Amino acid sequence: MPLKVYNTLTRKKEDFVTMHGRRVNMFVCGITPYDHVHMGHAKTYVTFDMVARYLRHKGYRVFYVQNVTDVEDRLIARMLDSGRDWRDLVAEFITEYMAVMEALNVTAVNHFAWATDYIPEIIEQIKGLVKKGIAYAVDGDVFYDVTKFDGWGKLSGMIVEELRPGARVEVDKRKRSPADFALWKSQKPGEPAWDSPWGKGRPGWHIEDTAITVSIFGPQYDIHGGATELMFPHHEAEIAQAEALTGVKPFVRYWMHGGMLMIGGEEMHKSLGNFWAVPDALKLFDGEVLRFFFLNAHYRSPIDFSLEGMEEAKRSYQRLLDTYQLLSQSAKRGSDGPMTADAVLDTAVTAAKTKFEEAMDDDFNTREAIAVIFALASQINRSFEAGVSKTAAQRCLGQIDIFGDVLGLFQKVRRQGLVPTDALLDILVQIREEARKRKDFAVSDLIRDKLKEIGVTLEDAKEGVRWKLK
RNA sequence: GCCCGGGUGACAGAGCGGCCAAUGUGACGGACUGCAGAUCCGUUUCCUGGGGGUUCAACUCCCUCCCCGGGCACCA
Repeated sequence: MPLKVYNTLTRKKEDFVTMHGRRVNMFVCGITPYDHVHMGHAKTYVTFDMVARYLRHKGYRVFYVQNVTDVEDRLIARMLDSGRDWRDLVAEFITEYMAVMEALNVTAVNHFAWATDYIPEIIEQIKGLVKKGIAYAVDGDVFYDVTKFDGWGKLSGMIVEELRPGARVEVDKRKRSPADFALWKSQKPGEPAWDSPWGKGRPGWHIEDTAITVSIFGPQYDIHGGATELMFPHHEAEIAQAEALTGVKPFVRYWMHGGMLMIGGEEMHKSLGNFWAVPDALKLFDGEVLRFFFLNAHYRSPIDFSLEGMEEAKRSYQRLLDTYQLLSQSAKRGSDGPMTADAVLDTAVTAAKTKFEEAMDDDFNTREAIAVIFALASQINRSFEAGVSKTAAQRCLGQIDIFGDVLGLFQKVRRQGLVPTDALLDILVQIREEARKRKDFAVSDLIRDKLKEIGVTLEDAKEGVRWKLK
């Protein structure tokens, strides 16, 4: 069954057909590290991490590139009002970003491309656009003339004449049309800058992405991801830059956009006072719970974030974790012989595998995929009441682990294996002491002997019991 | 104003031209149980924004209206 991907460009679910066989080039707009990582970032990057994981599961070799916008207006603004060097800000927030991504099991990115590492490529692209008469320079700035590109608006459906110039941002008077956007911005006092044919300055926001992807992937690639609010103007500008420059259309074959993260039914904004930084959320909830929360809705739907919603996600996910533990413990030390419910469980596992893939093939329907896992979990619990053998448990666990790897869930329980050794040994020592007090030496010796078998020696010293690991 | 997206049970949230409208949470009852927890079974009156149309059949397709969210040129 073919994978179907919803393509914003065509507003349809399309069969996923790559450019180069099993190779997939994928790019996702990364962050501008000028402030804390917020929940919207988390949702977006969990989404595309899942996309890359599933593609790899399907056998594709995914080259996933994400940019880091390490020079940009908001970053400069932050630098100017904090008095800190922009590079320090970048270092601080990118470190936080990486830590947060790790907590969310976001691991699929192969390469982070930093905007400032691509200044020569950016300048080359701008020069190319100027040479073609598509871009024009005005005292040190370079603008893209939107009227020169007839595909403008094809991604977002925007109609140039209908737009309201300056609805949110003041229009630069030097632009030929309010629709034009900056490719290069001249340096203002105190700002970071690089040499260019137009004088010292820095790149506009949109150009780094095309400089990076054209350099790494060439004039066309498979998937571009991002959140919906980037669709216009950012992604529209990318198309305009790349297609005008290279002539290859479409620049990106599949445009994927994730729904917004809302808070109380509104977009999250510092100014609305509903801003949630991920590190703060991680103090209240495990990263995997957060990840589960995001994947528990379709990636294109907006999600309303709330503490109640998170509490529910936590309880819900816990149900799966409980079943996971039941299963993994039985897989280690369950009964050997065939058991009553083995066949039923095997059938359920096979059915779940099929349904899971059908759900994921349908434009990465993680909500449906998770429902499949819940159904399997119920079956697992029912089967265990009837009796399941060790090997059937192992087969089932194997499948659950595959689901977990695709969705980036169950990673912690899986790694966990055993409870913390020290604490466990302390408890055994305590129980043995209780037994010795009762002069129940059969039990106390049993504990000591069994521990010795697994390499733990107990010594009754004057000051108390000592344990040693061999 | 224009361009997108959406309105489904107490709540969250899928799906599909007909087959029980998933799944989870919550609530209630029962089973199991030394306690606790988990689990299982059942219930939570047939819930698809309004109106029209197409069709043997619409929550699903079309039109229209209402409501909500996003974008409109420097937001993941």
